[in-house]
Amino acid sequence: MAGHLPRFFVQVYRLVSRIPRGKVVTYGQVAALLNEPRAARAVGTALRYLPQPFIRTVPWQRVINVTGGISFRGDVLRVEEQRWLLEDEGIEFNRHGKVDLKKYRWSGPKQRKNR
DNA sequence: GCCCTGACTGCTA
DNA sequence: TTAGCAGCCAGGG
Repeated sequence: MAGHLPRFFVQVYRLVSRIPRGKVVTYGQVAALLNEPRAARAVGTALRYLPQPFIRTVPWQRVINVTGGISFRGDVLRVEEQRWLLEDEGIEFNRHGKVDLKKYRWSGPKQRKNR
């Protein structure tokens, strides 16, 4: 898969790939699941550098910030695209453009077969 | 190897 | 309840 991507990036992509359709997780949650609770920003970095070919296998749109909002900075088009993709999966946004994490948050892999 | 930037967070005021 | 701000981790120049 990933040719020479940093290990952390690969771990992020692998975990995000497991997020089920219709569910979301936060950057901090992804980091915590990778045993790096302080690496939320690094998770954002990893997704930002998501290789084109991976866009089809890694549901990057299911990763949002801890406030339930979409985090692109200065890229309104991407924000709209992410929202569209999530709504297409059945996820609802409130009038403030936020997702109800209590309702859509994924608990994480319950069984880790391959780490 | 140093410094800046960023798809983040939690704590203060 | 909202607005700031200082840590944190990894890349890029």
